[in-house]
Amino acid sequence: MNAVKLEDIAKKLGLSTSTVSRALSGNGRVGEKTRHRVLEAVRESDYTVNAVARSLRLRDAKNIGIVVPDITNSFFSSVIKGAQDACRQHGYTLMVCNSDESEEFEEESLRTLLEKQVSGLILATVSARPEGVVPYRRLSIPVVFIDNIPEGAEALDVVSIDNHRAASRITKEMVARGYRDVGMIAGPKSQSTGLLRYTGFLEALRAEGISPREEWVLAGDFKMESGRALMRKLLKLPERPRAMVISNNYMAYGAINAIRDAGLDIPGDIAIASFDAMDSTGLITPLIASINQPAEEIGLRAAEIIVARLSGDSRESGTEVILEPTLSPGDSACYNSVVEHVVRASGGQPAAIYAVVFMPI
Amino acid sequence: MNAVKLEDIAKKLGLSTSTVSRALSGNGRVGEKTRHRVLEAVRESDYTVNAVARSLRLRDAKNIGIVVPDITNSFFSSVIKGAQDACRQHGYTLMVCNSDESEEFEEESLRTLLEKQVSGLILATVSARPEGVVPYRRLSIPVVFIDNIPEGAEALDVVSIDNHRAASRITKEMVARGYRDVGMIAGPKSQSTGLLRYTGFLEALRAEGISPREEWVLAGDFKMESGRALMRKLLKLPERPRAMVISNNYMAYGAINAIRDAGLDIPGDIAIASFDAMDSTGLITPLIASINQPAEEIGLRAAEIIVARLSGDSRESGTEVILEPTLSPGDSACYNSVVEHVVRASGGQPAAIYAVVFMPI
DNA sequence: TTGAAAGCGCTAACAT
DNA sequence: ATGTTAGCGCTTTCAA
Repeated sequence: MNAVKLEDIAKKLGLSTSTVSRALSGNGRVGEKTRHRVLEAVRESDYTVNAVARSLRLRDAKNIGIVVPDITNSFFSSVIKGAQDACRQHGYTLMVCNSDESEEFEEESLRTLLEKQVSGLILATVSARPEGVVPYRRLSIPVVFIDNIPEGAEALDVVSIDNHRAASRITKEMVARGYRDVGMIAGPKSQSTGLLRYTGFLEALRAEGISPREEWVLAGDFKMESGRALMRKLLKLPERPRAMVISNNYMAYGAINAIRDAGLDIPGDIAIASFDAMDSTGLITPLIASINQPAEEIGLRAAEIIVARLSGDSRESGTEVILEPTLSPGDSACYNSVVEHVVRASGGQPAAIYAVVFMPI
Repeated sequence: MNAVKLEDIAKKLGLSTSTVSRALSGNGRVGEKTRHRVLEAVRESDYTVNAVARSLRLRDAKNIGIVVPDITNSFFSSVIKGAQDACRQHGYTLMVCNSDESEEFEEESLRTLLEKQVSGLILATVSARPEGVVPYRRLSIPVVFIDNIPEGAEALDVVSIDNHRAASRITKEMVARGYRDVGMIAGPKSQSTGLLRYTGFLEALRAEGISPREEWVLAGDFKMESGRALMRKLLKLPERPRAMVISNNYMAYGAINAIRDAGLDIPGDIAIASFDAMDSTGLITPLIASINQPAEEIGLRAAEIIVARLSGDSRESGTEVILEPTLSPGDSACYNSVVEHVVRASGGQPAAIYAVVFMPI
C-alpha cells in the first residue's frame, strides 16, 4: 500500500527531497553524480511520482476532460481517439464522460470534471439552451466545442465542419444525379448540427429552383428509431420523395430499414444521402451517399487548441477551426449498372422485377 | 483563475475550514444553523471542491483507469460505456487510454495511470508475454483483466466469456448446418482470445468426427487487412472450405470483402461465422453468424469488481466472472428459405442460378 | 459543536 | 550544487 515517495529516496541517499525532485524533473541545477545516484536509486526502488500531489502543488492536473453524448457512436469514438493521441503527445490524460444524450448527465459530468481540476474541456454538448453556454464563458479553463455548437458560443473555441455548406453540397449532389423530389429527415433544430443541415438543405433546393415540399421535411432526434418512424410516415404519403437527405447516420440506418421493410429498393425507389455514414466494414449495403466529418482530426485539433491555450497562447477565445468533410458518393452508379445489365438481358424491356443474379462458378 | 476554496467560505462566515468541510461532507457533528449557513454561502459563491487536494489527503483519487487496444472498435467502446455507467453510479471517474494495439503505448498508459493514482485498473492487454502480468500482481490496487487474459493471470480478477466453449459452440453450429469443410482464420495464439477460440474450434471439429485440414487454418492479427489477405490465400487453394470460423469481427469483414472480390457468394459458396460481428445498423449483408460478447456488461462488471474491492471486499483475488455470450444465427436460414422458395417456383428443379427478387409494390 | 494544527507528496523560492 | 522552508486545498485527529 504505502508507495515509495521522494522522501524515501532522499533519505536513502542522504539528500533532500528538493534535490531528488530536481534530479528527476531536470529543472534546476543538480550535480552529475548526484543525478546518477538518484536515477539509480529510483530504478531500484520502484518509485512512481504521485501525480496527484504534483498536480496540487502545480495547480495543474494535466488532464483534459471530454464529454460526448454517445461513446458508442463511431463518430465520437473516433473523436476520442484523436483527442487521446494529441493528449498523449503533450503529456495529458483524457477523462472521458458519456452523457448518454442527457443534459442532466452532461451537467453532472461537467461538475465532476471541474472538481477533478481538468486543465481543459472538450464538449459535444446536447444542450439546447443558449443560456447553457454562459457558465463556460466564466470558466477559467479552455473549453472547445465540437459537433453541436450552441448558440451564444460566438466567442468560444470551436472545431467543426461547415454543416450548412455540407448539407447544401450533398443536396445539390442529389439534384445533380437527377433527383428533384428530395425530402429530408432533419435533426433537432435546437442543435446546431440539426439546424444548419436543415437550412443548408433548403438553400440548396432553392438554389436549384426547387421548392421544398413541407410534408417531405420531418425532424427527428438523431436516433435510429426516429429515422425509422419518420420514414414510415413519409412512405404513407400519397406522393413519395425520390430521394432523402438524412441528418445523421443513425436516422439514416433507421430510415433505410423502414424503406426495406416496405419492400422498396434503395436507391431504385428512394435514394439516400446522409452524414457520417461511413462504413469501415465495406459490408453495408446500400453504400449510401454521405458527408463524412474528419472525426479523429476534430478530436485532435480540439485537444491541441487546449494545449496551445494552456501553454500560453492567449489569443482571444473564438478560434473557429472549420474542417473539410469528405463526400463518399455511395453506389447509385453501381446500382444503375446492375439494372442496366438486367434490362439489357431482358431484351430492352424495362423489367418489372429487378433480379440480382448470383452465379455459382 | 483563483477558484474559491474552503478557506474563503470559512472566512466569510467566521468559521474554521474544518467546520465548513464537515458541513459539506456530512462527516462529524455540525450545528444545524451552521450547516445551513455554509450550504447557503457555498451556493452563492460558486465554490467547487478541489478533488485533487481531497485525493491527496484521502489518498484516493476516485478514478478508475481503463486501457483498451482500440477505442474505435465497437466492442471496446461498449465496454467503456458499461464501465462508465458503473463508475458514475459509484462516484468514480473513468480515465480512458487507447493502446493502439501497441505494447509500448500500453505500458506508457499504465505508467501514467498509476502516477495519477487511479484507484483501480481495467485492462484489455495486448501483451503476449506472461511475464507481462507479473507487475500487476504486485500492484496495490485492484486490477481486472478483460478480453485477453494473459497467461499467469490465474489468481487475478477476470471478466470474460468462455472463449473456448464459444468457439466450439459456433463451430458445431456450422457443422449442424451441414458444413463439414470448415476452415478458420484464428487470432494470435499469444492472446488468450486467439488461442482459446482456436482450440475450441479444433475440439468441436474433432468431436464431430471431422479432422481439421491444416491448410484451411490460418492465423492473423485481428485486423481487417489480415482477414482479407489470409482469405485471399485460402481462395487460391485447389480445394476451398465451404465455411469459415473467423476469430473476430474485423478479420471477418476483411475476409468477406476478399470473398466478394473473388466474385463468390456468402453463404452460397462460403459461409462465415465470427465473433462480435454485431450489426447495430441492420444493414450489413450478409448477416453472418456470430458469437457476441456482452460488451457493456463486461465493462460494468469489471468496474463493479474494482469498486467492491475498494470498499473492502477482500476476498482473495481470482474472481473469474464468466459471462454468457449470445449467438446471432446470421441469415443462412433466411438464405436457405429464399433458395427453397425459388427452387419450388422453378418446378422443383434445383435452380442453376439463385434469384433474389425485389418486387416494387 | 467548533477550532487549531498537522500532514497527504510534491515543487519552487530562497538561502546557503 | 544542495538544503530549508513554505504551501498547494483539503480532511481529520485532538483539544477546547
